[in-house]
Amino acid sequence: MASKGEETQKRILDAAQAMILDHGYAGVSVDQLISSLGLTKGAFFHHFKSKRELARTLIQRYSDEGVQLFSDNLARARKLSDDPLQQFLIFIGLYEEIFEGLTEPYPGCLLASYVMEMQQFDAEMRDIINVEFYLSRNELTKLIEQIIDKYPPRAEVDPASLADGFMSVFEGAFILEKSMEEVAITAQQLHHYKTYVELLFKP
Amino acid sequence: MASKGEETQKRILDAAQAMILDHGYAGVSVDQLISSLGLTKGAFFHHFKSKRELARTLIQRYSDEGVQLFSDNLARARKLSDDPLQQFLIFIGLYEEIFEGLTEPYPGCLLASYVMEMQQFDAEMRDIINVEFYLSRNELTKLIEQIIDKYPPRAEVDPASLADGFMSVFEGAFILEKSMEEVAITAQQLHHYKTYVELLFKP
DNA sequence: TCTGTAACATACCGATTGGTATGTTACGAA
DNA sequence: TTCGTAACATACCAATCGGTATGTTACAGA
Repeated sequence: MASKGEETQKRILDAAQAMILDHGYAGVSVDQLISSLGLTKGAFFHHFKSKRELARTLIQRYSDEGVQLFSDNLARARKLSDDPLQQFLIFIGLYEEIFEGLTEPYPGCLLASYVMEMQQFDAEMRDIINVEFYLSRNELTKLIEQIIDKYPPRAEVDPASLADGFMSVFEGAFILEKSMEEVAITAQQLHHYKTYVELLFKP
Repeated sequence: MASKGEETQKRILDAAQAMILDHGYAGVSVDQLISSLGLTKGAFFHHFKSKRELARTLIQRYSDEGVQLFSDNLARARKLSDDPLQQFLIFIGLYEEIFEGLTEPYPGCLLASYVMEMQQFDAEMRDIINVEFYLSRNELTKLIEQIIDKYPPRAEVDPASLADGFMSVFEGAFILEKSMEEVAITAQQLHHYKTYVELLFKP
């Protein structure tokens, strides 16, 4: 069981994430954050030595979760089929399932939120932000190369940029979804990405 | 010729846009802005009655430019071919040309930047942000429907979401391009979008 | 039961924030 | 040449900012 301190720290992180996704990092003050939680400055600075450290802890947590989900879905897809093309399609489908299940617009990607204020942060945080992008590029590039070896593509295709397309689809769809306040956009764009892969490789 | 006042106002807008794309709107103070320009508070508040009005003027200008480019490119594409599919492919290609010509990462989309701090702004500004998204959806949906009528698609395709994909490609690629500091990503993702359309419809 | 420390609260700090009031100056129209 | 106004500069303001110093309290281990 989590101690009371750990629980409070999680409450702060959760509230901070929600507020940052609405107002941006610089747009959220420590005072606003703690008053929304009914806490005080003493409490906040007991758990985080600075607002920067909150930002760092928060993006680390978000990145870890994203990496974990990516790895889990890729492992699941690999177990569900031996064929690289099917693995990729299943992998995309697993994400599709998640976003089809949402009943309100995705609140936004914290990575993207930080990227929009990149100069507020140091090189270490920029590295954390890029972890998932590079992981996705590297893992999916390998998978796509396997697919190309087995299924001659119907059009000339660069594996790395097709891999980048995966994360790009999310980030782009999140922005439209949030701006236009529509639920389905991310699931739809993921579906298009899957259809594209099918058209490229399916015999 | 622009008057001295108009010139200064444009200098303020240009500097503000560059700084907001790096630090976010809330992350840029009026003091930082004017000192980077060698101006004073008096000068700034002579041209803009508040920081909010600067934000509004800036996003209006950015939106207008985007809408103009969209309309121009669509008109050019329509003049260059009578076939709806060719028009769409040329239209995408015109954007591709622009981003292939860039020598450094696109500094970011101001629309997306504002979306990340949406709660800082009022409903009027949210409408301005959405103008280009709705324009793109509406115009491209009509075009795609013409294409579907003429060329039976190789996979089931929803015209509106395929249209949304166009703006989504930009927003997603911009984020990756800025985060990973690579020049080519937007042009690459645009190329994939074009290939997808070709695979969907080309006989 | 004692005691140390984690988990907070209270009160304050200098710096920075957006904004205003009051100038000064340059310049174009009458 | 005068004169009004656009185009700035200077000096200031209350509010808010992130952060600190100094408490108080609850509780777990010895």
